[in-house]
Amino acid sequence: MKNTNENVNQKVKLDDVANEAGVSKTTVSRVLNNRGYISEKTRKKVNEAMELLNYHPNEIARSLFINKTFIIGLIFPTTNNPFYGQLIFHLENISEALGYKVLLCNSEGREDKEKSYLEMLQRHQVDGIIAGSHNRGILEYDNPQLPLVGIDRYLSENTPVVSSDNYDGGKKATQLLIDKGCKKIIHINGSPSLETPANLRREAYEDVMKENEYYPQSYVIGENVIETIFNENPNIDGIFASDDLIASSVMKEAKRRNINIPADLKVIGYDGSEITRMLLPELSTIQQPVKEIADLAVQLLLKQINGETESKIEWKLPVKLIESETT
Amino acid sequence: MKNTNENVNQKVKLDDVANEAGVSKTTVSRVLNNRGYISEKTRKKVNEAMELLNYHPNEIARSLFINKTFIIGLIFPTTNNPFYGQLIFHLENISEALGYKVLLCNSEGREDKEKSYLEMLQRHQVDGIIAGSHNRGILEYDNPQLPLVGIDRYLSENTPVVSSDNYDGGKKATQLLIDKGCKKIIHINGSPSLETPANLRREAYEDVMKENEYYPQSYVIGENVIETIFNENPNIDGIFASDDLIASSVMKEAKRRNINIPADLKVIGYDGSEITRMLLPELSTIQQPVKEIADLAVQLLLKQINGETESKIEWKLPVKLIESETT
DNA sequence: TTGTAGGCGTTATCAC
DNA sequence: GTGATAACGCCTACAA
Repeated sequence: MKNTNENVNQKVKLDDVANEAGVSKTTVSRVLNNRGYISEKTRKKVNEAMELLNYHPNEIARSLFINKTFIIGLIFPTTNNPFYGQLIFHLENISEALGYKVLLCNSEGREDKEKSYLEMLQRHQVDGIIAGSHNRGILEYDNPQLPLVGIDRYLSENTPVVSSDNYDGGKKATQLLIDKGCKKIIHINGSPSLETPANLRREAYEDVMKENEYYPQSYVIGENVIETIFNENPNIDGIFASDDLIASSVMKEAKRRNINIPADLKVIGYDGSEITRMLLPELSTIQQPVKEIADLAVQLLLKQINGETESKIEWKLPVKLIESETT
Repeated sequence: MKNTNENVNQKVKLDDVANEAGVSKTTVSRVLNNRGYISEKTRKKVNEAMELLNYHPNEIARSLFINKTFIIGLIFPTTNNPFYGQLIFHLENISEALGYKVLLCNSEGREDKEKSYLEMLQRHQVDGIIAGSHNRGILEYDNPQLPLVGIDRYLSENTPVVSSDNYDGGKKATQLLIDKGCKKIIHINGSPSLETPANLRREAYEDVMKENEYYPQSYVIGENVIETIFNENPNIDGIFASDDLIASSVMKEAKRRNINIPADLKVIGYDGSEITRMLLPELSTIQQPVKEIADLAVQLLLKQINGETESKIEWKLPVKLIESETT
């Protein structure tokens, strides 16, 4: 049964183009991929047929044959966050410019979701994965030869990690508060049990505090933590929050308590993403080089995909102190 | 040549599992898809073999055969924006829950990028597309039978559009300013040449102004527009911005000019996304039901994908007025 | 209950 | 220059 014209809903394929142009599939494929010798006349005929039939090559069939999809998996907690939103934007952008598409996965920081996403991405034959939300160990578990790059997260012993220079950032932030005269400075961060480079922010804070003979005190973010901090430390005069969203919560609570910023309390955050700078320009912060991080991550992934070797594992990109009105 | 253990780099396939279990590919496929009759013994054997070899079915090959990818294309200006970041988060989330993956495309509002993304998505055989950034007409141009849903954008005569009730939102915002005693109210919005449902925000503003015998005056966002507004309208006392980011710029400029909000100038925005509420809680705004929009959009797309019909084209979801400190 | 054979749309090899 | 033909990894008649 020839169903060439009967079933309108059928997608047009190489064969249809070949029939229309009166040549073989091979020839059409040649025109499509610019391979081998083809006479101008047939090339033109084929192009016209493709135009006429509005032909779109089936990338799935192609992927199956060449064993490559040009798809990169992106696993991050959520796009609903100024930092990740910006990072993912750049990751997609750069990938697209290099001919790769991007499969988006919002893990919400949940291990089970991350695991099932990882499985899904492998089934879909992605060429590689960039992940920014993880507990050490899970991703490599299955398939050590899947190209992989972490952003601000250790994924395995020898998976490249790209991050901002967290130690330097933590140092700059703490030092600024001290320089501005703060004596009772508190640090708020995410869970330290997650082994991430971001822990270096806290380490730097502690080191700088000790160097200056102050007592370092860190709180882990969670329910009512900010209220607790204010209640337990009436004489607090400086807060270094490990991200800008936390810093903004601190500012809100301070306002509620009629604590004047920066007169009575100085606050500095971390990230400095575009949206935060736009909506909360008064917040001092340590700005991460988001675009550069994305650039490098994609580059390192493509190197792995292309089988090139790269022995450097940890990549730290310079941060920038932005002094605004809260310090 | 048996290459079971020789070539470690090769992906393991159905055949390998079959060999390992001592059955045929068919049987393995049956176990995989729970089809037909299979004895418990073989099922167990096969499962063990899959486990042993760490087998991941090749979804590309499967897609080619069943002519379906379970991938949805998402075309939006950027994830680097509180509203789109949140919307895309939900779109991905819901899709994932329904067994679909998501291919992310940041169009940056550029027609050329959108066009090439559309082409790419078709080549990749996506099952459907949800787009939120568009100039009328382009998407349907090529392939009218590709399932398609617009969010806040008309894509073609009979493509479903999901949006917040923009007219009601514009009305609520304008009415609030009037109720609060504003007499010289200005509206700032995106380009009205883009035929989008969001234009209804401006229309509502104009209608309400006229009803109250005030003179409506709209500015289109662009370079230095906000400064211009303040310069040209020294007696301005109310601004309705068509999104919260614009509203925040207005607030910044007002601060620079020592104009007191809300005493001398009242400001209301539009969107009310989570990040904005968090970073700029003092801004009054019209909140869109982002999750509900995403829910409905995915649902409408899946209906199309499954061949179900739905004659309703325009879907408007209720907005919520959030009164805060700027009004 | 299980196996064999053919095809999904493409590309590459080898003839002509 | 161009055309058969055999893969790529999987699924589903149909046969056994």
